[in-house]
Amino acid sequence: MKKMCEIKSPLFQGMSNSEIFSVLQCLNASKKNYSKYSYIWHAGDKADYIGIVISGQVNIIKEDILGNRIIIANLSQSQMFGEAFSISKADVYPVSVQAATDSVVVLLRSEKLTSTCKNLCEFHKTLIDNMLGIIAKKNIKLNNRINCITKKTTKQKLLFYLTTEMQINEKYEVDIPFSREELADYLGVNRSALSRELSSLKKDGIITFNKNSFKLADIQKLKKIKGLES
Amino acid sequence: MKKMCEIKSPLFQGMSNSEIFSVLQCLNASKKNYSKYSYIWHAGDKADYIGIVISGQVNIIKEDILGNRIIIANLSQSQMFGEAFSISKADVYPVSVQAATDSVVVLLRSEKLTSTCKNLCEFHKTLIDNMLGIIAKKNIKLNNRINCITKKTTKQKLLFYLTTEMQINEKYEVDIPFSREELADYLGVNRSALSRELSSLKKDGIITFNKNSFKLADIQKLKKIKGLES
DNA sequence: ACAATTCAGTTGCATATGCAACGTAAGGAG
DNA sequence: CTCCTTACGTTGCATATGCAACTGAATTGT
Repeated sequence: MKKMCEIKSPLFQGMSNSEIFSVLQCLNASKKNYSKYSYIWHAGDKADYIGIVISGQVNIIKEDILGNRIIIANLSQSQMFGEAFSISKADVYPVSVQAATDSVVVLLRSEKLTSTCKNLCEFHKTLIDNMLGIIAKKNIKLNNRINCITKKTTKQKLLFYLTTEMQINEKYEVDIPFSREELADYLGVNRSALSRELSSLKKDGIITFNKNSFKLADIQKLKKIKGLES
Repeated sequence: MKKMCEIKSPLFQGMSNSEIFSVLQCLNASKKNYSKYSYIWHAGDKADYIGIVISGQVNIIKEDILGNRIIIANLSQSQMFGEAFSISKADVYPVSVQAATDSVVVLLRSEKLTSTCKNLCEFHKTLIDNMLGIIAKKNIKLNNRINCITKKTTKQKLLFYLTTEMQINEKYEVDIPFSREELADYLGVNRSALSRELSSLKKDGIITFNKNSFKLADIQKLKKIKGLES
């Protein structure tokens, strides 16, 4: 249990190790080992837990109407899963979670999160506050991604993504946290098609890039590209 | 103020009108009228408020790097806006909110939501609980949409959407809450292209539909369609 | 240093899809 | 009833893009 205080998670932001220790007890936290391919939970199980990946990787898996397994997401260290279902009081999980590699996971009982704890634990409020912040931030991220993906062409998706990030940066530059393949996945396009558009934009003098650093080279030229407006 | 208790919002679920009244006071709620085209707030304003649409419609508007106005969303009665930003403690709103029609909006001070109120208001906890639930549900919805949109072809997007809804229904049928145009928007495809695929699926005997009621006609045939698995 | 592996750009090809224009049916207003 | 509008399906066309296969560069392991 002591060791669990070293959990890296924004859920425990603003808490000391001893505070985390006390909160973990309130939440009936349990640290568990899962071997590759074993299940943390199955779709249809009662949605009581929130998971945090300590090490390894886990897959969120949906089983479709035909029984095909669809990997919806792949999570790694310090990422949280299941919280949207257990917090929104879905009675059962609609998805399964499976260890993609040998993994260590901490499970928290979600009912304890929203109910005031008997120990009058001081940090419970911080916890709920953190949870609210995490889910709200995730919300913003999902919205941002949807706004990119729903642009019509690959070029528009790409430019919308890059320029939005630049706006956040308040510079005509941005370093992206993605490899080309990851960026393609994020934007929902084919990797080579993305490469094609990147090259085209560079050739046309609209952007420059080196590795993961991108710069807007010519705003006038950017203006001539249709479809960024809506 | 009395009238405000009639606000329809899941935020106040499980509260009586008088409880809502007391909570609204805690949150410094104010009901405001906005004429068409006037702004509820501008991008860059301090992110202090959560809005709820009482009547009319409001647009969430992003100004891109070139100064183009992009309508990100259009909200109508009982929908909430701004909560993701103010709750995640973004210091300023990254988007503007403008009245699309003459509108009535209630604004709540978000800091009051997370801080315990001086009046030791009994319902504050319910409020936070509701807010957690709302944001978590929104999260699930956004994820579901992303899972549809990121399928490669229009047919795959459509079938993924329909069959997932059918799974939720636990029937091989579903009534969708969208017109064809709205469904196309939801899936991020062109309306006529969507119509084309619908007709093709009907012709091939895979689905049947009448207005907004869809049925899965032949599971065996469905299995032959590639790309649903991942 | 060398081989092996990963990552990113390039290109030809087939095709899915956006777009525009049109047809039809249903519903509402006068 | 007729006119008008809205919603949806249809189709031809141009083109954007997924896909596969290949290349060179960069990185890693031995």
